[in-house]
Amino acid sequence: MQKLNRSFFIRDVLKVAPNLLGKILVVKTSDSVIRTMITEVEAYRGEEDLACHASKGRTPRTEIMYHEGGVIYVYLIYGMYWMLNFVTGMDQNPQAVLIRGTDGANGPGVLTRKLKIDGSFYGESLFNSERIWLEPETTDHTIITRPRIGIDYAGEPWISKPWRFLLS
DNA sequence: AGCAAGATCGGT
DNA sequence: CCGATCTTGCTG
Repeated sequence: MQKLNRSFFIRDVLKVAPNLLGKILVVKTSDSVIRTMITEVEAYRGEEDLACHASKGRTPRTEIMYHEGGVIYVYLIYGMYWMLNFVTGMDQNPQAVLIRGTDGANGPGVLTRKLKIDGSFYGESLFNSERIWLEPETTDHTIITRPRIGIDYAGEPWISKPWRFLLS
């Protein structure tokens, strides 16, 4: 099966995020290969988006978001959950898609635990990696949008943007 | 150097 | 609703 390539990721995050729904996420661990379908994502778009970590500018943590699309941004939240993000868009244009749900794993912290995703994936390429990549979907589906979760601190208008995408 | 908050989750 | 658990970025 072919992997999604560079051109898929260098588009604007609001294009990439919904297009990720239905795609197959493949993760190889030392003793298994897990294949799961992406069912829910959220878009974080640029320094102006106050819900986006890049709204604080370049920091050691957000540095990877300024990279061209196609690399992984992971970070630890509440001291125990790894959040998996795919960087999108052009170089120096910080954007990322948070993977919130996959087939059989609801919640961003739940799915990373199941897929054994941790800090070692920070900066890894999605189209040039031996242990994690994406494959095209095989079925049609319908997409619905909702506001993003857990970003009350961002205030309006960001809190109301319908930038969470999920399969209906 | 110290501190408050956090793109969460599971149990009560 | 509440605690777990620790990194991060900001303040001083």
